Amino acid sequence: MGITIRDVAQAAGVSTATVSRALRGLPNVDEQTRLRVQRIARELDYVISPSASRLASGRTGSVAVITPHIARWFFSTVISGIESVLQSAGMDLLLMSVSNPDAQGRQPPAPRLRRRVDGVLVIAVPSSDPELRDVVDLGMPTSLIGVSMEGVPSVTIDDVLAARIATQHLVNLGHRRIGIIGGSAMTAPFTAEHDRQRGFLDVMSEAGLEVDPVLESYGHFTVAGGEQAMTALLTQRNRPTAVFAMSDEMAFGAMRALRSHGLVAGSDISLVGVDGHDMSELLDLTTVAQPVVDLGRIAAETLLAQISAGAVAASIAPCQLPTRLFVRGSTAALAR
Amino acid sequence: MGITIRDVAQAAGVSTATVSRALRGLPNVDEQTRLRVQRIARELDYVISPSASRLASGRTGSVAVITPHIARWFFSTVISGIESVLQSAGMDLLLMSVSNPDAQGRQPPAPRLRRRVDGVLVIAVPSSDPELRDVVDLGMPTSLIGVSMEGVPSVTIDDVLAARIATQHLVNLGHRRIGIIGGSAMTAPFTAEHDRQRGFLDVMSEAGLEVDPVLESYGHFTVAGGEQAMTALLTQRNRPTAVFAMSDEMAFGAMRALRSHGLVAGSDISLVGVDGHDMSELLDLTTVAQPVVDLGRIAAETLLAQISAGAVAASIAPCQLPTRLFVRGSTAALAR
DNA sequence: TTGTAAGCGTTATCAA
DNA sequence: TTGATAACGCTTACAA
Repeated sequence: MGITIRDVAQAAGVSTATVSRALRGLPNVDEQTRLRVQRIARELDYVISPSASRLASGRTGSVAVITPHIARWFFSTVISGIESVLQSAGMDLLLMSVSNPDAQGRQPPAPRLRRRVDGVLVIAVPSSDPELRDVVDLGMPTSLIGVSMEGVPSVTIDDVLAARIATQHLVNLGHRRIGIIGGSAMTAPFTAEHDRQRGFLDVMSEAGLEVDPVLESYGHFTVAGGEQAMTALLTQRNRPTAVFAMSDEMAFGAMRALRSHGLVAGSDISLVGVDGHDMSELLDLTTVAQPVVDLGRIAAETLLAQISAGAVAASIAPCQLPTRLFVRGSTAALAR
Repeated sequence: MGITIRDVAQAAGVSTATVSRALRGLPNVDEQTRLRVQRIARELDYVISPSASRLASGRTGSVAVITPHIARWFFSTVISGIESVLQSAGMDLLLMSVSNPDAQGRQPPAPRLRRRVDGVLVIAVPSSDPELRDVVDLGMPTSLIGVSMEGVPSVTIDDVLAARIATQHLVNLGHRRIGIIGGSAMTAPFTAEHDRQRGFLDVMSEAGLEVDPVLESYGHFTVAGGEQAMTALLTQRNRPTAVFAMSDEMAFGAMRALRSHGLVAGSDISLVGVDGHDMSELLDLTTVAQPVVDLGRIAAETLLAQISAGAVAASIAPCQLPTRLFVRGSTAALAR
């Protein structure tokens, strides 16, 4: 019921070995022969059986992408960058979400990877997550995106710097009473969250500014979390004049909180985010943007390099991409 | 370098056939034997080779998801619904984008599918697209999402109805001079775009309202397209009092256009969208929401049913999911 | 440059 | 209930 390599070989009057070589573009095949084989393969509408090829060669021709979220902007944008590279390379992309560990029918990622893919890309899984450890310990080519880990190639931005830029922007505008809203008070080290908190605190202390504990507000790394965190700040008797949101999505939520208090970002309270989310321009949010598509693209390229080198390259230096401040209407000089 | 089924068989003192049966949970295996085999497999850290299994069984255990976009909200949200179902079913999800036909390293989808997956899910590819035709003609289990096609199972909303609901809402608010902004003037039939346009025109004519040609504005199905289209409407001397945007993203763009003209959605011009985009609540946009995650989930379940039935089920009736109007601040009664 | 043939690790048929 | 064993369709030494 399916044309096999034998049918092609027979029709072309050569051996299956020659067909295999000819179709894969290996050297040591007469150009005439190759052309004939290619033509006949096309005529017969021959399609190679990936399973057979994989079994015989030991290569799977696939890469797994492991991500905690599929539908969130950052993650889907990274994935689109990855996909474009993998498609060009003729590699299959296996998408695996690792969302909540207690989800229905949920499987730990590591066992699902073995013998199934040639390499793994992991998007923003905290390096302290034991499941990430398990994946890395598989010993196959791996690249991390948005997190870094000793000995594993990674593509990130400098999150400390990104937060510094954002915070410094507020300081430069004359703000002194500056709040921060983030996902959680106790952040795991080597995560974007942790580093962004660090950058904020660094700039504040360098500027000789105190961080009022009541102006540190943490919820979830989501729109709703940002709204909640900002609401908490606004119910203080002594409100901040500016707020650093650790992500654009949190900033969006913060904007809503402002609005429901009759306030406007920019004129009443300055607000800056990090990410360069699609919607930040629309919402007129000042943000420190990261090159999200490139994050995915470069990680994929790094991974392909490891795969074709046939080695887990602990030698590949972590790659940090630049960020850029976009000043918009949500930040303004402190009225004095 | 890898434990095979033979190692397990040897250690358990049974044949490879028994191991295979025991591990796959087939009947006709003594419970004692099964337990012993399972234990030993675990002890040896045995992992089945998918390629070998696929080659021998003829099943790939994978499903391809074909999508024109990965990072856009609608598509990534559908994909997340699909993923949760496939993960529970233990199926691999192969992600393939079919973006612009002249992209770098771009491959047509159909050839990439053959012998590689057990079924295909296609998200919102116009039914007139020849590449979709090719995919369907592969004759493998297929489910369509967001589009319908004669003889192919599909999961959609009633786009005509969705547009009707949105438009009727504007009419009920007293608006009579109503504009529409969409992706293109000449829409392919059986697409969401086409049907939404239809629903709008139907309600308008039923309400005895004329659609002023200058109030039909088309650009791209994006934020930028919406902005552009709304800008065109605003430069008319006789502006509309309300506008139906064929998608929330276009409505977002429209909101920006309003803002840059010093206008506000709701108080100056009413604006309604379709989709129920994540950000619609944040932007206070009235919209007709569709259950996007369910679209993906149900399509995946339909597909799995086809696959296990071992047949291309032309018998599966197209499934239409309900929509729901969320009235927010972007629409208001016409001031008289 | 080409052919021969031995795997690759399962599954499935048929006997026992 | 279990075991032999022949596929499954390709890749890859090795030989010619």
